[in-house]
Amino acid sequence: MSPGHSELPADMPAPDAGGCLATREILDRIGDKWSLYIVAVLANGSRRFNELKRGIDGISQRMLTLTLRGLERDGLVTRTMYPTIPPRVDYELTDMGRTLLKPVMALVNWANENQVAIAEAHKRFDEAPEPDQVLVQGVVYQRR
Amino acid sequence: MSPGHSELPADMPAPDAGGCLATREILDRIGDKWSLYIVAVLANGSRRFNELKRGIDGISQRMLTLTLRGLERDGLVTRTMYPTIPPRVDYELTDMGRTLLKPVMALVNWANENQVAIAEAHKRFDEAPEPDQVLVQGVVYQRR
DNA sequence: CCGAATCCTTGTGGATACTG
DNA sequence: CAGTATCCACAAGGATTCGG
Repeated sequence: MSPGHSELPADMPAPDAGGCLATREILDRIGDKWSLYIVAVLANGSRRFNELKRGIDGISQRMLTLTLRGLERDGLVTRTMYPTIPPRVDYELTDMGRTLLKPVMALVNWANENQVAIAEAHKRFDEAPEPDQVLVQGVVYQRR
Repeated sequence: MSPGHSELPADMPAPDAGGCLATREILDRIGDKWSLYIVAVLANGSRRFNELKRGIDGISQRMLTLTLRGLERDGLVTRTMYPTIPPRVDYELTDMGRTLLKPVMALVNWANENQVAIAEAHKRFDEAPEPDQVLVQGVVYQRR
């Protein structure tokens, strides 16, 4: 059908290979519960701590702090602190943080485009405990 | 439907919005520990269970089974069972599964391109516990 | 060969209370 | 306002054993 050419998927040979570790790290970050929401909000410009908190429904103070620290550590977000009273801290995407937006949005768009297909696949899978049948050299076998 | 221009980060307003749920699902899948390795191996063509197990370093039988079930349920992978003796089961990417490769590879490439920058950011962050100083309207404040 | 079932350890994240 | 600190619940995942 389709193997032949297309893009080489020869990346990620094993969990301990070269660029694989970096991939795992960024995947863990974008795969975690809050990072992408934060990045999405910050994509619109710099925000204060409580602006983020209000803008991201359901996030706790703790997780907002932790996730922001992680993003800052990765160099995706800058933290600017103003020791005024009351204190004020601004968070902003770095240039690198902004470049992450493109590949991430490609994935988000994929998810949107395929969400019906996925939902249908779920339905099919969940409603088919029985019809697990199989075809071997032209002969149909039924599972027992 | 989907936003025409991909640069707009106006997606993902809140964890409970429309296409957001689908996004979260697929993100959880690609963010989990093994799915992408499996997809990467299957990108080269159909594989048997133990071929996958041998090809993915460190995966347990349990997690291979569970992750394959998840991918199958999402409609990303097909499972073909041959009730021979010994039994044989082949796994293969679906067409939808193959379309996922492109956006995922974009992300993998981003990770590879930025891995040094991220490592440097880590170094900077981890080695700077003290110099926490701040600039307010042209004036530098030192933390105490 | 392919997997289900069980046990157990660990990490992630929520709730709450407290500080400067 | 912008965090820490603590406690706790739950789910992910590893190891092992059993079964068709």
